[in-house]
Amino acid sequence: MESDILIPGLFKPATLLPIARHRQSILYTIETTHCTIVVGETGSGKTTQIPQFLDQAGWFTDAKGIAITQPRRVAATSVAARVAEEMRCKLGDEVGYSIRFEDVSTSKTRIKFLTDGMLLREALVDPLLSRYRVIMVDEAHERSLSSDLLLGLLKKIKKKRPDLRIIVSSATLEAEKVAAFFLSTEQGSTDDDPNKSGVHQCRILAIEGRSYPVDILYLSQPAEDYVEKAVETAWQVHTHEAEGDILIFLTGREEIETAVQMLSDRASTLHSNAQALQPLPLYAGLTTDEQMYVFSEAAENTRKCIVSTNIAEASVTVPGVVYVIDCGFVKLRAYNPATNIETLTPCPVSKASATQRAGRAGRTQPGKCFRLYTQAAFNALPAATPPEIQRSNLAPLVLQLKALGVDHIVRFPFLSPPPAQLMIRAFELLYSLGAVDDYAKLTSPTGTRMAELAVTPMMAKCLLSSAEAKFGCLNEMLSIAAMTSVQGNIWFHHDGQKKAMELSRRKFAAEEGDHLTLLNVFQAFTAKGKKESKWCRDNWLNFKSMERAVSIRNQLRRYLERLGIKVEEEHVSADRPWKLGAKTSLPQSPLPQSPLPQSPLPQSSDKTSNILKCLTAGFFANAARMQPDGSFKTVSGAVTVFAHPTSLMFNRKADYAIFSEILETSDKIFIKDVSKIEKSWLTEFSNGYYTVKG
DNA sequence: GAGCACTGC
Repeated sequence: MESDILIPGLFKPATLLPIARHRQSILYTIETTHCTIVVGETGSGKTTQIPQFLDQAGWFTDAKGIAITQPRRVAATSVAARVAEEMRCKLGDEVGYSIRFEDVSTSKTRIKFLTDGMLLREALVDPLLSRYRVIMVDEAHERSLSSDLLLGLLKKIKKKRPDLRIIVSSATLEAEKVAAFFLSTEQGSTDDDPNKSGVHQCRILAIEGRSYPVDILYLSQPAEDYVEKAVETAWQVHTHEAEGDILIFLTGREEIETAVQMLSDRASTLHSNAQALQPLPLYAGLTTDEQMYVFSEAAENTRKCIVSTNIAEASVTVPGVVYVIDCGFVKLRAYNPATNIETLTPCPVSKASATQRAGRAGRTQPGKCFRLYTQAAFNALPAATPPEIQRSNLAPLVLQLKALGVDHIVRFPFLSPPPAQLMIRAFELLYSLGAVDDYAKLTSPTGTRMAELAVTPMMAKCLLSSAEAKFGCLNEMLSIAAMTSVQGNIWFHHDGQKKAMELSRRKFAAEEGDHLTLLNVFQAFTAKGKKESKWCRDNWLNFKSMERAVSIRNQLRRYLERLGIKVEEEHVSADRPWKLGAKTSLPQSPLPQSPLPQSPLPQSSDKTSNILKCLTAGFFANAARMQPDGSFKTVSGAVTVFAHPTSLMFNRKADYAIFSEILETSDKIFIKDVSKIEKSWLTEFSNGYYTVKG
């Protein structure tokens, strides 16, 4: 796929791409069609070439340019770099990109790559996206929340902007659906008679790809244990098949580490002059550096075997893969509106996924794909993975739609309408947070402000509340919001260093729970750590995550200031963080004494409880009570849940607590970011969500 | 004493 990580050596000269000979027909179709759906297989060059064709044909006029959205940040930056190189211009001039925290474009930029989320944000201030003459939504078949939202929005904008040209790039399977979507009107007509000016509503354009054939092999009997079967299959490939790296798809970290271990054990039995086998894990939880190993050249006479999650299906392209081994499963996140709990469960992949995985073997030469399931099982797979919009908590989406001026959400053109139950839950939550009123209208200023902030609705509510006099903890809440928004691990350790990391973490531990601990970490990083990577290493912290927290905090502060909420920065002394509960929080096990800060500052306990009260004002719906055995019971549903092992509350005593996330994985439900609160706060700060029983 | 697919503003 064009959007993958940039590997300069693999560039194909543009004139050799299959798309080159379709140039005229592509330009003609786009000129005479409001919405063109491009079905382009891997390696067709649609992402890099179509924008250049349009630019050369003079589509950039009146300072209106071409926007191409990508589902991921790396895709937007790397494709922009490649197009700039092909056009021999400086990145950021004629060709640029715009992603969160990085705008490498000017008003003169003619071709701009952006993440779909970024274009949605632009729509908040420019509802008709009037800065663009052409908008191309790439990889629309992935059906992410934001690309689905964008397609609905573009369908609405199209009515008011006859000059706008929409291009949707999609895999075969979804093309007809997208075409029907853009053709249909409220009356249900799906005709495509060109209008008076001879412009069609919607047409599909197919461009052949450029990948090599991949032989698909199935099992004759289902595998009992696909991890074992994967290892065995990889071993067969290594000992019997020709040159070429192996890519194994499994579902998660635990399986991957098991498989890597099994492969290492087997590889060590190889004869010293036989070709070696090097297993390499790949999953998002690894640091960027650790992920880079899969791109490095293998040692002499060594075959690489990458053992990966779904990340290698579309997000990361590993070069040199000739053999793919597909276990046939993927972990999918789904939100259950009945329980308000998200689940993360292994599910059979879709046919589209299986095809995409197999295609990873045919990028540089003909390949083979070993499916660890029977052909009958493949035939029974669903055609496509259900789109995110049908399995997510929709509160953020509803808030965003309202802020975009979509009042009647039921009438919004959804490519796949979300189940009513998801919508009802979303409105319930937004209503309880005060973001929408009795008529489901966005409230002002609370609702409109919440929509502006790039955090979850619950955290947005905390941020806005923290500026109120009764809480007075905006500074602290900004840091907490930033720390909880960082994806990826805050803490970082290599194998066998867990003990040391846990010990180090206790230095920052706050008796009150995870939120204040994160605040301690952030304050220490900005004050004492002087933002140094060495300080992070010494304290087992992930430097990149901490830098990201700083960026997020700065951006949230700018948003708040734009909303007229002043943020007065206080000087924070790292020598005396204002509250550390370490004295009482250390477990009784014998531990080496670490230098712990002494008594907290006098005013700290007021501040501490204000922060916790303020967190309650946003997260009251996520409340739980600790049971004698250390597990929790949720207040609203009386469901038994457990503090996630990364939480400090994993082994602490508490009565009531709030949490920021709840996730069910294999029989157990975990809560993350857990902090102690008092029961009375739940009625005091929940805006009527809880009432006292008579 | 023990764990979490992947993204985005």
